[in-house]
Amino acid sequence: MYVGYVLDKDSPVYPGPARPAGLGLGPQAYGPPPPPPGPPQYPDFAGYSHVEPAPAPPAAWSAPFSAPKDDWAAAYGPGPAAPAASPAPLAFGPPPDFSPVPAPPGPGPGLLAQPLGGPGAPSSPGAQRRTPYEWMRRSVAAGGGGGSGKTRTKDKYRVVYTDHQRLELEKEFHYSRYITIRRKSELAANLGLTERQVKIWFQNRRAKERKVNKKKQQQEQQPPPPPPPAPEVTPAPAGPPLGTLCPSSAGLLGASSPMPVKEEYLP
DNA sequence: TTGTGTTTTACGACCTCC
DNA sequence: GGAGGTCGTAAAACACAA
Repeated sequence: MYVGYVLDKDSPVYPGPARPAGLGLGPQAYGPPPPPPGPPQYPDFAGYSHVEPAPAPPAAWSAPFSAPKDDWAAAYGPGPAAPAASPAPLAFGPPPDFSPVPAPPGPGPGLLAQPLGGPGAPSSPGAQRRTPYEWMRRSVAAGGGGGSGKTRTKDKYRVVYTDHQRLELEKEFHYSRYITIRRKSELAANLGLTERQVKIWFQNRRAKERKVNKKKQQQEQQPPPPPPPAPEVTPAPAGPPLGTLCPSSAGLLGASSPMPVKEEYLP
């Protein structure tokens, strides 16, 4: 496994104050941001080019984190956490106002500045669907939200994470695809999830990314558009310009993915 | 309203590393 | 042996067309 052992273990996975020791999420996300000198603050929420694979840390990282195993009891019981729809008490505070729309490019925490489907807020007020940040619109109800889930054997198969939980997870993911043990603990505690849930979320998230990348690559490798035979061209009918129909045009490639993918993740 | 396709959680199998 | 990785898959949640 190329886990890379991104064990923070004080290793600069998050160089500099980008990750305040206290629970990085706070300042990082909403607080008056000491703009992380290192990684940009999600310039476009899609590119994590700044994320460098953490150098393999020293092998010896014994176990400062005798990370308690996920006690499902805590998670699925009336655990202490499970803030569900009201993450207010979280250390990093609820985003009282973060928005599903990306902030104008630029540094600063303005990325999300509006309640995403706050408790009870309709996930999508009939507005446009499938925004690039769709993952932030869902959940809402989440049946009590994260943390209070059930297993397959229980009455509920799965829970839907709250917008806030997803947001934080996404942010963490965009910092690094591989979460450290410490961050996992922090995140789990802050979001009212179990470490296991966080771990699985990251696994699924990576899988999703691979899937998307694969798709993208397939599209790019698709056989070039049919040769322009058209010995006799009929007058172009009124309609969308050809360019818009040709996904393989330079435009598409140029715009390529807003998510630069490290070659290690490319097939 | 319903049927269908996609996305999101969650798990198990298997593998690698320490 | 345990932890965490990928891969494949199940099933709920969701979006959307008919």
